[in-house]
Amino acid sequence: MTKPLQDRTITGPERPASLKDVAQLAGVSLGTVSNVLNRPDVVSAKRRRAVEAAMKDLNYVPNLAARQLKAGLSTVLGLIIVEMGNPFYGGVTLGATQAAAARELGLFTASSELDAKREVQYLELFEQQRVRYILLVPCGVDTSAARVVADRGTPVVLLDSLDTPGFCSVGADDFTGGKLAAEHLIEQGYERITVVGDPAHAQVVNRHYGALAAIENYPNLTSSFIRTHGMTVSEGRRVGEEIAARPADHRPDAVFATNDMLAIGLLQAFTMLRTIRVPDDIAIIGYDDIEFCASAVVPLSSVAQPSLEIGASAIELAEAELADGETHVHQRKLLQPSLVIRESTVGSA
Amino acid sequence: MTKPLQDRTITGPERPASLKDVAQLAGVSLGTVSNVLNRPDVVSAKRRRAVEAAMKDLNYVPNLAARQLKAGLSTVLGLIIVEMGNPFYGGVTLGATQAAAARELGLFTASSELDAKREVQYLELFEQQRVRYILLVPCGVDTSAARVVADRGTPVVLLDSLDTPGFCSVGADDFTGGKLAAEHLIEQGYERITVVGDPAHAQVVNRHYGALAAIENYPNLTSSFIRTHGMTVSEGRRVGEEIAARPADHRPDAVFATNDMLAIGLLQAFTMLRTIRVPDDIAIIGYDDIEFCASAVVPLSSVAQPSLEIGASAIELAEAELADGETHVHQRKLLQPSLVIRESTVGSA
DNA sequence: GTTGCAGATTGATACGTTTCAATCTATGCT
DNA sequence: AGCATAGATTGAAACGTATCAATCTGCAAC
Repeated sequence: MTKPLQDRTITGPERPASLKDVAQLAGVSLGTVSNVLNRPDVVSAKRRRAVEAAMKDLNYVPNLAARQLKAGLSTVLGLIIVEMGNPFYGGVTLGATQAAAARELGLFTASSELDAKREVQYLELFEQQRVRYILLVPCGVDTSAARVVADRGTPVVLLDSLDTPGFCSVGADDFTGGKLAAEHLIEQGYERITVVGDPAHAQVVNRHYGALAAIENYPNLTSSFIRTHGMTVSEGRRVGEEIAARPADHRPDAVFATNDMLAIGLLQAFTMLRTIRVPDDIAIIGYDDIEFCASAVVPLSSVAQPSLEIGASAIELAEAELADGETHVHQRKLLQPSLVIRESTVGSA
Repeated sequence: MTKPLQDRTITGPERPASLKDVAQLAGVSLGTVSNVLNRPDVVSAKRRRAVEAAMKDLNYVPNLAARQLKAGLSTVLGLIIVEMGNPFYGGVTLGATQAAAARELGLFTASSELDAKREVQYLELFEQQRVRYILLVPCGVDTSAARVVADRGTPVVLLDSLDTPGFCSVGADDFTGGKLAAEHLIEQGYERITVVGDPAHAQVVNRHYGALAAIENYPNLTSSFIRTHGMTVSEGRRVGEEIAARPADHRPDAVFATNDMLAIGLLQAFTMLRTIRVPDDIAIIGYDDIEFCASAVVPLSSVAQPSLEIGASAIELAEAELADGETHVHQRKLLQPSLVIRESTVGSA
């Protein structure tokens, strides 16, 4: 005969303690232990203490997979962004994180890194995990994969995207943002405004239109548009050099750069060349309010995206969709950007 | 008598199809359907086709929660970083993502946003999800919460942290990074090197020591250290102005800024004041190689962190720990930074 | 026309929960 | 003392999956 089993105290692969183990140690039934967790009021104080002690003894950690399997609906949600490391999406994520925390939901983030294939992979992974819903910053205009997932029953909300039929979505109001920027310049007394950007981006176009809408209210103003190829610092610098090369009376007195990279490039060009002072000769305002704006050589005014609100609103929309069930009608939420005024647009006068 | 139930075709809350549903539709047993998924070779071609058709018909999506409950071990892992929106952690995440994808594992990311409380919350959430293991960029030196989780059985690997007993960890070799930076300056012929940084950061200290190690091999060189309060652009600018205010023969001919923010501030100061040309009068090298380095007024040389490798190595370490089981001994992996040379350190001569 | 056998298929069980009807216990009332 | 009742506790079933021993099928060999 071999040694009896219980002699070889198997510490083995250390299976984590389950409710059953706790019940056994505390000398109560499984149902009671579950009640301690979910409806503590129905169980007598004496047993509750015993159960809690046993949990502590065994290092009990609830198994969310099992809980969710039973419940059918998970308490975690998935967020897919296009670029980890981009401060704007950092803000979106933070907003979503806070909103999720307020509802006692967990938030898992994944990044597609602008790769549509990866986006699909994560959509499917989240779907298989049976997350509560998915918040998606799509990396292109093709939302067909999201469509499939949504049709199978996992709500999908689009973030920082166009108004897309068949989805709830939340975006930032670029038109108003552009208008805000231009109105601020006008208020400061600038009269010859140039808008700079790459019209390949839909956002740039909207910001430009917004600016035009503000400008055309004042007949004495003039405006123009300079087209860039991309939205980078070096493009901004190129445009800045081009402006500086003009005779002084052909220069604008204010530039609205449709993102901060361009604005920084412009500022670099003007600063280096020394012929143009900001904001006295030319004012600059950017868009996005990235961290660098504040610490630029001349602190840059900018239009701040409501990134936190985007994340938070998306969760609201998704929860609403979940609650509505079949009767749900998709909603579009457009959030308002805000002006951040710094030295680059405020004349020293 | 009320209407028979089956008349009111309940499309209802749309419970997702399960293996059982598929089995029923395909007219086979549950086990066979499972086999189609996991050991397709043992099931006859005819039935396999039938099952696959049924899956398609029912929009079957495997339930990872159930799968993992059964298996005990999950195929997803958790990554906790300290700051979403910081490009360095973006790189770490990307490296981890790729390594995970190569192993067919899913990766969920969460950000503590430098809040220790949130860090603990995510540790617990991941633990309850029974993730395969957790990769943690700790936001402080206190690793006790991670200790608890690890002791309960979920492997935890520390990233971008000090060598911490009781954990596998992976860090970047700041000493060597500092040495690389200094050696490069020396090679370029600079002879009076100043290191700038806030010694409150352990990394800064190591980078400084590394630089000193290189410098002290050359008796003709002189070096000094300027202490900052924080590692921001404005601190860099302050130091730059201070240096520029000195008489020319009391200035260094090269500055090693222990991060890129400081380097950018220095460059801004020198550029604005116009009295000092970079790199002809003073060279500047930074650390981290953030995106801005390349598009600075004078493109900045920098020491690039091996961020992708950090993420990838962490996964290797964690998988090894998982495979080793009880016999595991913790490992420390130190990754090498690399030099990125741009104009700010290369004299036009 | 048996028998044997390999391959295909099935059915039962377990994973860790939650829920709920059913049972048990103690208390207060007549 | 007997009984009703509220409260506490239990046990069984179910969620969707994977595994595995047991059964079934068809076919080749005798």
